[in-house]
Amino acid sequence: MKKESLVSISKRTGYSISTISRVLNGQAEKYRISKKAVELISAEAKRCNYTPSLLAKGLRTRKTNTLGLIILNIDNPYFSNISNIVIHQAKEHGYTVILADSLENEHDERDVVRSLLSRQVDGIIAVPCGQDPSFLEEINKNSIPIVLIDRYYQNSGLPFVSTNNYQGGRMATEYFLARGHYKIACICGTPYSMPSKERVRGYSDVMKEAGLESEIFISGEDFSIMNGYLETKLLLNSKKKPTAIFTLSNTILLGAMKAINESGLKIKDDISVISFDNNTYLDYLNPPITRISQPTDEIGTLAVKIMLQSLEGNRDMGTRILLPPELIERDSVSRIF
Amino acid sequence: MKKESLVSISKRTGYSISTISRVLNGQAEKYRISKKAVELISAEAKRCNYTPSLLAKGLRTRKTNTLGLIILNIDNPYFSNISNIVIHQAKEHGYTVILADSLENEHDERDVVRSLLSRQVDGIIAVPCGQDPSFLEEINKNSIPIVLIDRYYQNSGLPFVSTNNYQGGRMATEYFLARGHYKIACICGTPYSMPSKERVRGYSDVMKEAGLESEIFISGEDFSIMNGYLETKLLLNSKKKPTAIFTLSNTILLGAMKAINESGLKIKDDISVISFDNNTYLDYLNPPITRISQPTDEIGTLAVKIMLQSLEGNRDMGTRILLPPELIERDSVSRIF
DNA sequence: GTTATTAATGCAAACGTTTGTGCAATTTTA
DNA sequence: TAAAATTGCACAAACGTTTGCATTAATAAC
Repeated sequence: MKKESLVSISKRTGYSISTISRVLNGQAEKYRISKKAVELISAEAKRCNYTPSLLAKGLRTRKTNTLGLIILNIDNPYFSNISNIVIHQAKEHGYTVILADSLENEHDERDVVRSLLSRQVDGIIAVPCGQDPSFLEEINKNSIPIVLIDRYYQNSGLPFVSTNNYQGGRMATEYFLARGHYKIACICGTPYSMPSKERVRGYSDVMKEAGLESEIFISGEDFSIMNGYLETKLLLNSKKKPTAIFTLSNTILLGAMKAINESGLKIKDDISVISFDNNTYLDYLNPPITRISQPTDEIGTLAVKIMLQSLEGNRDMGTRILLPPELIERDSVSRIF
Repeated sequence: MKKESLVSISKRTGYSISTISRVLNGQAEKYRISKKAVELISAEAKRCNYTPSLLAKGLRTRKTNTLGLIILNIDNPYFSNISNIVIHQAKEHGYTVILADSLENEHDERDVVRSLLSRQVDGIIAVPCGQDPSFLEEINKNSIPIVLIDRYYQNSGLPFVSTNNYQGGRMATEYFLARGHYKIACICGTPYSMPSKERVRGYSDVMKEAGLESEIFISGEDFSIMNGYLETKLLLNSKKKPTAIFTLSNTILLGAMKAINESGLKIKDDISVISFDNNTYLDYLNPPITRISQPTDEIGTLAVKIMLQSLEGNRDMGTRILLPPELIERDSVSRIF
């Protein structure tokens, strides 16, 4: 089966390549192609199952209808979740997405960006991993639009949509306080990342406002399971053993649970826990975990929307959006009186 | 920043486009390009940060170094897990992958395949969703190589790599029997899919061999959480209430757990459970779930390997691989005496 | 019966590569 | 010193599209 092309259809129908192209792009009227021609060509295209070469099309029009999506790690349910949304939203609007992960490594991130540029993607939606936005900023300014999700930069013009992590940090902490906890530890993720910073800030502010400045305890280095595990080990064996732990991601939570289990302690009865991120299986844990849920659906959908606006010419709008999180109350926090 | 191209470099260095191309492709020796030229050109290419247009390259060479990966649903951890492997393995060998899901819908699957063909992917790795392999077979025969993973077809030449699901079905059932269970229900997924069929066959065979033909109980219609929930509801309220349930996927398990929780029953003490698929969080469920784990790493890696072999010319090898599953023993099965 | 108008289509360049072939200039051979 | 061989590079076609402009034939205008 030889690949069909405008040329092969042209030969078989007798019409010129340009006419075929115009008909197949719905430009028949504009160019006053006769009804007869339109019918003949359409029929033949359908018959031979013609699919245009998007390579050639992209080369000629400088538009590929493709978006790049860069996340930190596909295997993290939070990111696979958001990828899911982005991919479907993009498809909805006629775009295909190329998914890549940076493994939270700046060098890989650059490689990935370059690879996407080589492929002439029309735009990039990314969870950035570094501390320096300049590389992405330059791309955004000189090449193609970039929209950030989850992580973002404060002093950068790069548009983003993320969760109001500060508010999320506050909500969790206030929830603990309302139930009598005041020895609350916070296990954070990658410290310079905006989500971690903001969640921590929310936690700290609430503690301070409650006059518990001396009880503030923050540790952690990244969003890995291992980090959650190690930090919890330390916490449980320290003198200032907390009565509550605020884990800043679902991965940290899993690690923390492992450490808690190993200590023979029971979540809620012995130590209370609130986590960040939502996930079905959290309802099936023992006990079900109270958590701060991010609006991933809205984040993904908005990111695509913003991207499409950029692509339609409204460049550099510098949109910055923070969506409110939601507290999902389950059964991992005790009442202390 | 004007996009750089062979032309722009050509103009600036004074060398012809072909010379630039050959130098940048490492063909300098083969074409006896002078040292001086090689150095000049390489330097300039680096200086202006040249990245070749993969569109043009693909158009010219009919090779895009891109693979299509079609799965059923990105949001399912089993699939995101396997996607992860495939994406990284492909990258390892210089390939980019375009990820798409069919939402387990034959119509969408066709659309997705066509879209990938339009993009001139070099090959497709897919979890197929229909019962009729003919569409994919035709592609495999006439256009580009296809490698199936997870699901496959018995009477088809399409190569595949999957788990030995039959063996997995046997292992779970034998495990139950060895602990005194004989009223074992099996909640299956999409009935015509090979994984479900084979797991069920393993279950049935062991039951028959144990003389428990009359106790065989199979139900279920797909791999959804809802299916697991509804079927378990029915089971728990039927007269022939089982003492053990074999859920054929992680999703079915979650649904089953919900139903069990709602009945006020406790897994293990009141009803034993073994599931298919592995996942970190299963260790944190209450209780941790004994399960049949699929070797997703190996499946993904082999799928890419087979694909690469195909692409290197060894077409139509019709490789068919079933890898052994592994029983991960946790604490969701009681002993009955 | 010319000339202007319109309808229907074709030509050819361009997008950025790769690659077979050609062709001077230089060096080697005898 | 003429012929042969080698060195170093350029030309141009091709991949499959899109699109501004040109062209032809038919119809309308006068």
